[in-house]
Amino acid sequence: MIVTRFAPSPTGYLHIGGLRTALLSYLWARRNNGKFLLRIEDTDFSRNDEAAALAIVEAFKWVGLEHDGTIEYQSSRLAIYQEYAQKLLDSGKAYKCYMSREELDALREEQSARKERPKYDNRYRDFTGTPPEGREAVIRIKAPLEGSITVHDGVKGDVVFNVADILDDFIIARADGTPTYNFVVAVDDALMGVTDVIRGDDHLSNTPKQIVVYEALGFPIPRFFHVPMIHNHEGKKLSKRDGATDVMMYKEMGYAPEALLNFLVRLGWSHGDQEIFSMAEMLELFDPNDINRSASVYNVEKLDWLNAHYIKNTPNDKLCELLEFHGVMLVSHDKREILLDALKERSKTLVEMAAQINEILVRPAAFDEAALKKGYKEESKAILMSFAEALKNSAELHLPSDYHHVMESIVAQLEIGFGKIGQPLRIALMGKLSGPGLDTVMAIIGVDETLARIEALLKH
RNA sequence: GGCCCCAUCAUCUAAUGGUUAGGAUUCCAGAUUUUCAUUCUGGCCAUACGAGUUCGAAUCUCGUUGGGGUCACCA
Repeated sequence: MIVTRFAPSPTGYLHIGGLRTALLSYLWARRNNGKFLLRIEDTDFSRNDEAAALAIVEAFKWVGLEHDGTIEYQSSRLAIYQEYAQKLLDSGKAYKCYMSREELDALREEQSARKERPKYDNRYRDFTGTPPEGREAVIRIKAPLEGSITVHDGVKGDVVFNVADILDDFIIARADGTPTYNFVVAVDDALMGVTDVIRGDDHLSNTPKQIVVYEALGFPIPRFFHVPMIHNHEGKKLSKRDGATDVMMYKEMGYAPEALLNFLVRLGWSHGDQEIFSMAEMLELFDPNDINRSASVYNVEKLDWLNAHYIKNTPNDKLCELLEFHGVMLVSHDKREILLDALKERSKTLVEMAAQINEILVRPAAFDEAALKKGYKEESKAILMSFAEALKNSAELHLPSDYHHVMESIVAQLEIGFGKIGQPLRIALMGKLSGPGLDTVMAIIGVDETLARIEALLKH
């Protein structure tokens, strides 16, 4: 059985990069009828945040990811870590170190001055004497002193680390007894039965340390997949100052979760020339062994294109539901189908769509100056008046085509081009020179409102 | 700086050692549209550099350059 996990630290929200690794872990687990677990890495109490886990679950819910089992909080597993640290102590694979922070700092400074790599000097590794008075010990694990550690990575291949270059007897429990990251990650992943660790490649250099823990405890080592980072336009790791990194902001901005997931799954992974992936297709096709080795740049244009695609292909009922979040209530609107059909083709986001709906439904408060200059001439008034007359004399105007016929008749009657009536009418209806088809707009707002808007322009 | 990773159009990516290096997004042009958008058609644009292996290299090897990550009693 394949067991994957998502293990964020509680930062208060779900990061877009986090969502990607969560998605990939989720896909791989589900594809194999395995389990996808969620664990909150909150061993650092100084930044613990209860609401953070909730924020992650909320974001998961929005995009449709679901974890299995209960959420594990590392802060509530302290006894477990203590137990395993004690096991290592008992078996002589770890030891207490009484070195003070000041001594450690001094050692590091000294080493740096000598242009050496700062590392612990193993002074308490084989210590048997009496410990110094009044000093709380940290627990250090005995790391190998020589040789190499190879990470077998499904994305990067075999990565070999020379022990002398990167390791020392690192701390697994602080002086206050709380465990440290590399220790708890390994313990938890092992205890939770995680078989496939899919995470950002910023963790690659931590992996040898975790392997040391796995081996000391006799746990089987999982498969690793270190997926490349998402970069910003400067080529750096995506961070808060790049704008939208909180997943829930995408909801605010009017993105469909399907579009966001589709976008993320294509970053560093592909299946031939296919661009559009439904959740079902991702589930069927995704394999972490196919992930690219190189980092990718986060570009919004493609996300916008995908989002537009999903909006176009969303049924109107569903669209109606989604638009409520953006303040648009259409359930009882009798021309709702015409309205949505017209606008879903022209919106990149739901926010845009909501704005466009309001532009149609709400009478223009003002007329765009440039538009008036360009499209509202002296002759326009007479044309608009004729059109208004024709509307009043027409019965049973419902569909866009009904209005279109009226426009055609006026154009023929006055022997003018469509633009002669189109431009002023557009200004009257929308207050500007762009927008959906005029016949559609009129069908949506109805004859009375159309006449009122023409009237308003003529009085302007 | 040490260690590790990475390198195909601007961007996301495809290409059993043999393709006119393909697709998508962006951009540009044309068509459709009363307008804008959509849609359709077309166009511009890439194997970082240098050696080597090979009949043949984007692909394998080495080097150079460039970029990124990581080096805590943070996670």
